[in-house]
Amino acid sequence: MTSQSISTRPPRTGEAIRILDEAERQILTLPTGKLRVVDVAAALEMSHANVYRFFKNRDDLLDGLVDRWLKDGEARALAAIEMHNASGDQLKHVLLSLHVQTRAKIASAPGVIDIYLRALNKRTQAVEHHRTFLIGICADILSRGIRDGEFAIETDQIIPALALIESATRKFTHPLLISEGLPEDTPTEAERVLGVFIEAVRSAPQLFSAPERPTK
Amino acid sequence: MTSQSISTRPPRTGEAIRILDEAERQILTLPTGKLRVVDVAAALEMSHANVYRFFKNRDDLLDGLVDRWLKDGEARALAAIEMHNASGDQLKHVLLSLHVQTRAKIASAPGVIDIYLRALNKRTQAVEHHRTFLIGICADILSRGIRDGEFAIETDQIIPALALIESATRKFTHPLLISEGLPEDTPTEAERVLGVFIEAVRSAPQLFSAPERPTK
DNA sequence: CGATTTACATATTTTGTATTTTGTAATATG
DNA sequence: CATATTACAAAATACAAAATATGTAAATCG
Repeated sequence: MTSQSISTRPPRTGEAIRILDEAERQILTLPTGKLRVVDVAAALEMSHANVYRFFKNRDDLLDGLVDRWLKDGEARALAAIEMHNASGDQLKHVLLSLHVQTRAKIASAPGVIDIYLRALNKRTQAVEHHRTFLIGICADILSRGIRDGEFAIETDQIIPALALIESATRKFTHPLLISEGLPEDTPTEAERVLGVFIEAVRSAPQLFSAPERPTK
Repeated sequence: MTSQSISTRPPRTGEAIRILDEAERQILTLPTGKLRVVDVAAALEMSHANVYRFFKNRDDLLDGLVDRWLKDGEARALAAIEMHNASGDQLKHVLLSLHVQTRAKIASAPGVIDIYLRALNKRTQAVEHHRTFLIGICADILSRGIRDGEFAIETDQIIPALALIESATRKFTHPLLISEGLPEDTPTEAERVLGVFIEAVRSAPQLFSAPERPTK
């Protein structure tokens, strides 16, 4: 008997993946994010009702797409870390890689942004997970950078520093602003903005207010 | 000084101002930005055709509103400069003041954001002027800060530095992100982000790549 | 018996049409 | 003659009916 461990999220079966694949294929050709379950089912030569065995409803299917995109982005971002040694470079390239990827995804079809935005302002679990993942990774990098003496901030400044970086890079993470920024060279801009913050983390720790520090 | 206002439009007559006032009054009560020219005219007890003597069309009227909001913001931003002596503080508070004002305006009624966004992605002349004005003011402040020895950057780094600050503060200038940020304490965030950049301008000039610097 | 489809009630989208609004030009007012 | 209004075509919007899609439960298949 195969182990059918039901975790918080049941792993996608092969059939669910086929559905996601077809849904994604259709999104790429559609002029907007209005995917129809019937069309996906028809393309796979199954009844549309069958789709509902794998996805609770259409929103769930769309969320599944976003989830894949985010997960894929996370994997590539992690790969970007490997390519650098200094913690500052790692931090820079994790965030830069995510920007470049999301940008490419959004540029690939007009419907993509609709689906991203839907997930975003519905505060999807997938989106929350992604944010948590990212903050975790960046916190780890900062942590290591502090241990190695590359960064001058204190451990209790990690959270405030990340909050600042998150705010300052919103132009490069928010789908709508990414979309608006397609005509510009936003990857280069992003790299420069990140450069400033990483330099600050390296040598200007006083800029990141730590909560309630007693005078030493 | 470097910055000057290029007047594109003859100044509004008293009648045009009354129309703008009434339009603004209605926007504040409407659930959306769908202002009707007939309603504005009716409230002022004039025929709707009369409105067209002062505004080319409805869009022109809406652009007139945005223009007033932006101009008002500029005046207050300039006032914010007076309250500070150090160039760094001036730079910070010009931008911070604009964020706080726009935020308040957007928070005042749901229809406001529609009108802002319309002007934004129509690339209105008013919006262009506002951006030019802002960059001019900030460039002046940077210029003075350099002369006074408060800032360590070179004159040819003013433009790149402003570009970085513009990117990093997009969260606090884009109407849609301001709207999304209403539940957060974005003014405090904005102040922190600006703090990092101003500190960099003060003491880390190498972060702002000047165009084509010959190797020393 | 599990996997899939058909059947069906509800919800959403589309379509065609009536109504309203916009923008302009001719007309009136003072 | 400057200012405003009425009259009107074109564009936009609102609305009702028809068509289609969604989501679920009963029926069918292998």
